[in-house]
Amino acid sequence: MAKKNQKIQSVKEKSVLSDYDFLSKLIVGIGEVSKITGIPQRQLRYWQEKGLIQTADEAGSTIRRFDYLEIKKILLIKELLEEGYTLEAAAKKIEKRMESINSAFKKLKKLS
DNA sequence: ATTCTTACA
DNA sequence: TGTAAGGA
Repeated sequence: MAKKNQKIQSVKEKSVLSDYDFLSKLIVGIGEVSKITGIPQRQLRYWQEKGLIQTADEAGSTIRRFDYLEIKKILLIKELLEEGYTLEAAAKKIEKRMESINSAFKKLKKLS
């Protein structure tokens, strides 16, 4: 019985670790992002041109790739737009939010 | 199969 | 903004 619990515990730990792993390595194309966020590709490209969202620029490729943080940003911007915000206003608000979140996690990262 | 740019409705 | 054309 003790052995069984041990096994369950290790599975739990692994799933937590791979969860983090998954999110930090997740990088998807514009098609997927569009599909999961509901934002048309046309608009995602437009936002990116305006510099409101970033793309993982891999050397020598014109193809846009979005990581976990950008997808999160996109979702946040989408919500604000639905609440009546201007694209610019939404972007500014998100920018500040991301800044404070990132600085908070940098502090935590130093402790590990 | 996917994404990219350009351009016109 | 949506969509179609034409190339990578």
